[in-house]
Amino acid sequence: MAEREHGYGVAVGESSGGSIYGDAGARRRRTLDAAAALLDEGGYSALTIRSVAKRAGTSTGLIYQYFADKQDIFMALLDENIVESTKAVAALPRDRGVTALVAAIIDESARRWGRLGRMSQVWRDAEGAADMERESLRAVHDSGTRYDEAVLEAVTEAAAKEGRVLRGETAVLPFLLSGMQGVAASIVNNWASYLDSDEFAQFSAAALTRAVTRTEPAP
Amino acid sequence: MAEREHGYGVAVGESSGGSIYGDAGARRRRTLDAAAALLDEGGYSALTIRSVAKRAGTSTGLIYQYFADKQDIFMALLDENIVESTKAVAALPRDRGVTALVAAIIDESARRWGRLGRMSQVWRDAEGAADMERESLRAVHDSGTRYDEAVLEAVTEAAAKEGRVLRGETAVLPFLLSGMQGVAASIVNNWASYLDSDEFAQFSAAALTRAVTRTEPAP
DNA sequence: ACCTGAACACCGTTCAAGT
DNA sequence: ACCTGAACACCGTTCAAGT
Repeated sequence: MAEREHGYGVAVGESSGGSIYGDAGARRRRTLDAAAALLDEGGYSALTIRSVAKRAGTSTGLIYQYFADKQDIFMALLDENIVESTKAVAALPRDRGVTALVAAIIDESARRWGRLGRMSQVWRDAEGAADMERESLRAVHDSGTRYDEAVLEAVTEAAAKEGRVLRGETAVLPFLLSGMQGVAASIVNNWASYLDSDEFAQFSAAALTRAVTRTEPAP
Repeated sequence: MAEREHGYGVAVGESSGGSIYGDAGARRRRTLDAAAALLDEGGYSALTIRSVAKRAGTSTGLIYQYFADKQDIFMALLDENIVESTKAVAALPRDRGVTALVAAIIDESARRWGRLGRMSQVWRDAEGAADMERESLRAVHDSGTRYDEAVLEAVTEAAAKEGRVLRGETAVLPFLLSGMQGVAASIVNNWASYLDSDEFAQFSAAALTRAVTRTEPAP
C-alpha cells in the first residue's frame, strides 16, 4: 500500500536486516509479489518483464535465473493462488448445508478467477508446449488435484450433516467442479448482467446441490 | 485445403473473376479466413498481423483499413463462430429428450471453445477498455444474446416433448449456459483426464437437466 | 485513389561486460 | 561470483512513399 513507486535501489524488507544480494529466496518472493501487484493494478498487459524487474528491484537478466520464462512466473502465481483457495475451502463451515457451502466456493472461485482467469490460457499453452516435465506445471497440476480433493471432502461432510450423500457416479466431482467454475466465470465476466450476482450464485448452488446429492438411503 | 502456401500475388477467389483490387468485402473475408486458418494451425501465438497479411495476400497496412486493430479481427472471428453455433443449436432435433439435446450443445460448445476459448480473454480486455461503442463488441454481444435465446428455445421445446417444463426462476437459463460452458471448458482442457469425455458430457447433461427442469404440473 | 512496407515504440530473452 | 542492461529478434501499428 505504502510501497514506493519510484524507490531508488533495493527497498529492504523485513528479513534479517541486510542486503538482499545473493538471496535467491527473497528475490523470488519479491519478483512474485511485484508480478501479482502489477497484475492487480493494470491487468495482463501491464505485466512486462521490465516492469516486474523494476518493481522487484532486480534486473531483467536476473529474473531469468529464478524463472525459466514469463510463463513460469504466471505458473508460480497461479499455484500460490490455488493453494490459498484450497485452504479457504478446507476452512469453510460444514454445518450450514451443502448449498451454502457450494455458494461460498463459487464466491471464492470468482475472486480467484477475476485475478488469474487468463492464466488458464497460459496453462493450456504450457501444456501444449510439450514440456510437461516443467516443474511449475507439475506443481499447478498437483495443487489442482489437492484443491479438487478439498472440495470433495467439504461437500461430502456438509452433505452428511444434512442426511444426504453424493451420488455415486465417477463424473459427479468433475461435474460439480466444472459447474462451479462456469458459474464463477459468468459472474466475473458479467454475463447475465441483468441478474443480481448473489441471486445467481445462490440459485446455481442450489441447482448443483440438487444435481449431485441425494437423500441418504435408510441404513 | 489446396490453398497455395507461397502463392505469388493474389489468388483470385470464385468472385466475378477479376482482380481483388479495391474490393473491401473480399479482402475482409480473406483476412478473416487467413486468421482462422492460422489460429487452427499454430494456435494463438501463430496469429500475427504480418502472417495474416501474407496469407491473405495483402499488406499489414491495408489490414488496418478494415479492422481497427488485432483485437477487432478476433472479435469478428468470434462473432462468426457464435452465429454458426446458434444455427447449429437451432437445427438440433427436439425429439430425443432434453438430456440428449444438452449433451449435443455441450459438444458443439467444446468444439468452439477449443478454437476460440482464448477469445474470452480478449473479449474481457475489450470490455475493460471502455470502448463499448466499438461495433465488433456490440456484434459479439448481440450474437451472444441470440445464441442464448436459441438455447432457451431448444431446451423449452425438447422439454415440452417429454412432458417437462423449465423451472421458473430467472437464473435458470444463465445457470444452464454457465454449466454447459464450464463442462465444455473442462473437456477441452482435459481436466478429469481419467474420465471418458463422452461419459462426462453425458452425466453432465443429465445432471443439468435434473437441475433446470421439472415434470409439468397437471393442467 | 489505393496500396505497400520501412520505421517506430514496444516486447521477451540472452549474454558480453562490469563490479 | 553475482548482477546489469544493451543488443537481438521479434511484435502491433502508423504513415511517408510509391503506383
